[in-house]
Amino acid sequence: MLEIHYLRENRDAAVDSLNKRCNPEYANHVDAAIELDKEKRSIQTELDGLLAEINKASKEIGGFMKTGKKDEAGSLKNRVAEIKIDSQKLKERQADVEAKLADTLYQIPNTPHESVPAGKSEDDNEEIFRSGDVPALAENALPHWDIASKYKLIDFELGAKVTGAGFPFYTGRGARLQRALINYFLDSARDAGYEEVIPPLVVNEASGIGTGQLPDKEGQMYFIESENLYLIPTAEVPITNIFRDVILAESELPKKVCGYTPCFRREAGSHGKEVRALNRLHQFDKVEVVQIVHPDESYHVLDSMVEHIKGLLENLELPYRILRLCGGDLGFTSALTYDFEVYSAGQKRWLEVSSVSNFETFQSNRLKCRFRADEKKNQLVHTLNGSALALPRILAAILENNQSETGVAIPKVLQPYSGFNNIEFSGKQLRNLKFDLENNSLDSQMVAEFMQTEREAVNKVIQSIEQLKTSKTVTKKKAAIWEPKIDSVINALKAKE
RNA sequence: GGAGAGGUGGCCGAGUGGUUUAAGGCGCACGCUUGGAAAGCGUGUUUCUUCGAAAGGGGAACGGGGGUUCGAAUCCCUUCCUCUCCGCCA
Repeated sequence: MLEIHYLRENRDAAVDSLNKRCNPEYANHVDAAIELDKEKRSIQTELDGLLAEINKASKEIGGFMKTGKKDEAGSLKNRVAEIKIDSQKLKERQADVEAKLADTLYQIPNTPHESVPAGKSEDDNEEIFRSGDVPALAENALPHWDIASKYKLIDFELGAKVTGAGFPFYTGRGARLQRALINYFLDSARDAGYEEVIPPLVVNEASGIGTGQLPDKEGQMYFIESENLYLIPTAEVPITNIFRDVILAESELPKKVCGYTPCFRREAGSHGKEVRALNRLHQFDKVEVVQIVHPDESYHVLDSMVEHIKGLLENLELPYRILRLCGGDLGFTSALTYDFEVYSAGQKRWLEVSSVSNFETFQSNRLKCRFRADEKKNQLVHTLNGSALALPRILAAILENNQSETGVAIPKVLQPYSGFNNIEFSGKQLRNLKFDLENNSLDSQMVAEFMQTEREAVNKVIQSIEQLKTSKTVTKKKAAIWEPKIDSVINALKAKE
């Protein structure tokens, strides 16, 4: 919520800035708010005068009662009763005007920063940085959902059975890779000076209002009716609300907090190819970073958050670009947002993996988060946050960009966390394959994978065997048992062909 | 889920209708004192809002909301939260 005194004193600048969002309604709301504020203050001045009279008279009555002057007290009571009628009327008008003012202010989004380009849609966003080369993949490169199914990393059908569409199971190495990403992101955030928290995954209404999800955007969140609580759409909500109704000492700034949480989003009405598989989910994992800072510092801090996220993506060796969102695409609460997109080579498209924003005082005004400035009035802090990072699309890009004949290469920086360097057909999958062959119930898709060409199939299996032999997690004894079985798979495959 | 006790300035804590302009203590800040410190003494120490150039006035807030009253921290209703005991339970 914008501060009314800011609008009062900077009406034209605010309107100019809001116009970059390409919605003429906002200017009208600003003028309406200024009018309502004027009315509200004049009512208050009048009301305060009446209340002062009542207070004064009540004290006099108290004095009369003590000294037993009942008549004087009685006539004064009558006078107070008259004033009270007027003051009641004013109170009602005041409540009415205040509600209208609040309503109007809730409808005005944040004023875009001077660097934000005017624009209507994402087409007007400004690319400000690009890094990394798009990998040259083979003709038959797969999208991530096929890779995930090939190596049994994610089970979308199982999630749909147990819960519903958009709630996948991550399985085996898929689950371990998720955990690796979470740990890598959290360690990086800690290195950057953030304090780690594990927040609640449900929040109350006041918290939803504090960060701006409520009152307008409740359609985004899952709501637990019996408890009156909302599932968080992002860790931003519980983490930023730590500072709701808090007055910090200036020396406590900046506050830097990070947290990993699952995020829950209803995404009502979005279906189709664009949002298939990992591209959009109802539940996904994210590490979020939040900063509460001195107003003079917030844009430097925004830059430092951008650098932090650039570092993550560079270490993951993913091609990415940074967009400065135009007015029309900018979130309601944000003054300046940079979106990070990675290139996902299997789908040949850019996927948003992070959004870093400076909210200036828009959130802190609702949160009532202030700091004690020396010799001055308490001032609202600036709040910022960013995804560092959202996992599903990162996983999609890793799977798609790093795929090859022999599997999916895990980025070096993740290997200490994942415990494996490459995702390929596992010994278990090969054993299952043998079992299926013997029972003549071989999965046809799997055969197709193996049998694309004889050479490819044999090479793939031989490489897998070599990998198994050298793999730290497989003992020699186990390898000795598997080897003849795998040989029989190769033979069976050849025979089948 | 059942029974009970509570929610008061940064903290502890007094306060059952009218000098509450929220006692007292702790903490903190400044001053006096001191060679320096401690102790002692003194002064100050919530937030929001409104009028005002300022000095300085006014109004509101004792978990939240509503009510009774000329007047509410205090009485009534409602709601949220905390604690204790019992039950259940990872």
